[in-house]
Amino acid sequence: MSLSFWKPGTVGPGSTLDRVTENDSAVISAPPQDNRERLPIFKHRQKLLYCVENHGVTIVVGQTGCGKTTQLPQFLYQAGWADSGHVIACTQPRRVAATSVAARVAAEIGTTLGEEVGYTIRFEDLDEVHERSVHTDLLLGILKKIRRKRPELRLIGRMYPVQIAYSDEPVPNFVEKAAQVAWNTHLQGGSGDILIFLPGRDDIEMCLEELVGALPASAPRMELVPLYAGLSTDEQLRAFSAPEKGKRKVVVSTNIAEASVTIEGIRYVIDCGLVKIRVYNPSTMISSLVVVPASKASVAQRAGRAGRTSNGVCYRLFTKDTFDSLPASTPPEISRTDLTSIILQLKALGIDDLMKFEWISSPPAETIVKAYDTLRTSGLITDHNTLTPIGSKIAECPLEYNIAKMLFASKDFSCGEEILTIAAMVSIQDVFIIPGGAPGALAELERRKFTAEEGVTYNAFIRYGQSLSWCKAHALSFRAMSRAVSIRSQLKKYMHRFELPIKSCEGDAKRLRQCLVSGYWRHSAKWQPDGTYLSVHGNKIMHVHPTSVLFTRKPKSGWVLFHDVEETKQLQIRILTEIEPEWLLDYGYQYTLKY
DNA sequence: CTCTCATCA
Repeated sequence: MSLSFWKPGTVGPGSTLDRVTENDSAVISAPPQDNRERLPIFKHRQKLLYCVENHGVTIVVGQTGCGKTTQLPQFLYQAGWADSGHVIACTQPRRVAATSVAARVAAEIGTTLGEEVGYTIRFEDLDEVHERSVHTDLLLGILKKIRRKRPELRLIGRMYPVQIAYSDEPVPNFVEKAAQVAWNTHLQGGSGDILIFLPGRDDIEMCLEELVGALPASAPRMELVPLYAGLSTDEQLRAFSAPEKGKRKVVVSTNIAEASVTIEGIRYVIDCGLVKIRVYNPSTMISSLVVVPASKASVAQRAGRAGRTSNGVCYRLFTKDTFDSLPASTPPEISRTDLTSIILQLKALGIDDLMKFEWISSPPAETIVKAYDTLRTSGLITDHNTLTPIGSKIAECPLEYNIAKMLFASKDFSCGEEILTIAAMVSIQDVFIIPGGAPGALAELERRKFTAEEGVTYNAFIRYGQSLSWCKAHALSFRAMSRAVSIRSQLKKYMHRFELPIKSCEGDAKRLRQCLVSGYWRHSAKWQPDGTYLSVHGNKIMHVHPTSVLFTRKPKSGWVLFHDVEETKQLQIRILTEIEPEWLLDYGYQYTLKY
């Protein structure tokens, strides 16, 4: 998250900019005398901003373009909130937003960017804090430490009415039912496109098949479009372009269409009422992807997608009783994730007693205990839970702790060059684009060419001039690869800062793999004759993810390291490297403690 | 035989 701010000062005391919610709604804590209902505080371009007092926090609401972000800070500035050394701060979720907002406000008040108005990026944010990310929770927790307030989320925006229709009975087969409802809606005529919400890619493809099967040649035509994050940019854009004349667009989507993007022209929403989320189990230290009932907030948001341009209809494929039983909101990410790196960062900020830290929602105690254990066995904190020297260094590195440790260990193995590349490559996700259908098999072959050795894909991308067409030809994501290049150059700066040599192992893969053991010794597994692996920690049966080169091959030594594990239908391990088992003793637990 | 969705340094 990023921050734009007005010098000098902060908002406060007695008037702290506390929180901004989803889609641009600002939340500001203000002096108690503002304790009035819906007090219009400002008018900009014919649109009003309102203040709503709630639990001692003033929430500023208003529709898109009303000036919450650009006008309100100026208003507060004029009202003297930035007097006597205080700053008015405004957070943005992306750096482009932070820089452009700061530039615009600077221009509006007629000053040079960097004087009264400036911006900063990283870790000190406040205005647009999007719904319940880990950083939102941390930020709010830190704010709470300063001011004992409890904000509550409010959302207001321009909407057309959406009629909600519930199913009379529970729907056992939601994919089939979604296709049916879409088809019936389509046949009823009338204008407007259809948006279907399903939990995952599999469901989406099945639903599309159902619809294709239902299409008689003579029927009014539909344009069927899938939408999920795994698609390439071009494929995703199809969902946003207007359908061919005389056709109705049917977008079948994951949660990607729920909040982050808006599709114009949608008049009908079909909601299965389910969502796929990641859940972390601290006792096994494994994350799972599970389908769970969506929250009330979530299904409301989905329904709202039908009312962006005109009156709409939302068909819910669940009963009213089911709706009533839904949780108000999805459990926040902070309660569903591994906290090892987060706790390391908090320690570096001087926040030591995590059991007493005022979380907005407390993560499970076991997750915290487990994170401490991991930090201890990694040599990042002492037995008294204080940072070790290496711990404080690694806390500064924007990396998973095991990868960061590997960067430090690369000194011993003279392979800094290669480790940098590996660190960058494993830090990105969705490197490979997996198209469905016939081109899929070809793409599969193409990308296996590039995963044979660590860093091969990366080096080839550089060699071919970081070209978009090269990526397309090899089923690689240009976005992801470009990000890897930028991450690598960032990490290189950290290597310099910590005076770590950037040497190449000159093709000595053995040394490189030994270095990998120093970071990843926890993630080792032994090959079994049926092609699965047995994890050393936890003795669990694990399946190789089909994108791995070792998917069908047995490693000669019978032992591997894996980058990560995730439970879907079964435990899947990804990004594998063959190792010799004795290295686990030589370069594992004891070895890394010496740092 | 596979992937909910976002971020950042």
